[in-house]
Amino acid sequence: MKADSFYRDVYSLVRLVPRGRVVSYGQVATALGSIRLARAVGYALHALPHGTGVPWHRVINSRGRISFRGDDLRGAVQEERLLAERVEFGPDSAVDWGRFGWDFLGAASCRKLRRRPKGRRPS
DNA sequence: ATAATGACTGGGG
DNA sequence: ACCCCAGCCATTA
Repeated sequence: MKADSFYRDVYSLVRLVPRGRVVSYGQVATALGSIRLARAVGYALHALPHGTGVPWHRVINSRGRISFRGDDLRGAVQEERLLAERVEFGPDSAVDWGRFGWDFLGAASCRKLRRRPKGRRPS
């Protein structure tokens, strides 16, 4: 990889997503400055090398579904990993944002304020 | 410098 | 819910 400043930011943010929670490309993009960066965020994750420890599988599309164009294999891997973290998929293969979604801004604020998004546990 | 390529999104049909 | 389309933008060729 070459110009990693953008990648680095994406990876840093994705690394913050806790186990059992998911975020959308758009959320990451917004945290980076603009929703318009969503597509670029996807590009960055696509370029993610192995063994980085970045929980890439916790990033899904705004519709709550795994977003792979054509590559079913990776999609299956992602779903496996999420299921392993107790993330549930509805009948339409979409996750419930209310239960598993994680809010970057809210989390950041809560962290600074030392508060927690109470009553927000899956299961 | 220009053109093509996505792990995207929101809006419309 | 599903499919399609026009914007978007960092990265590549």
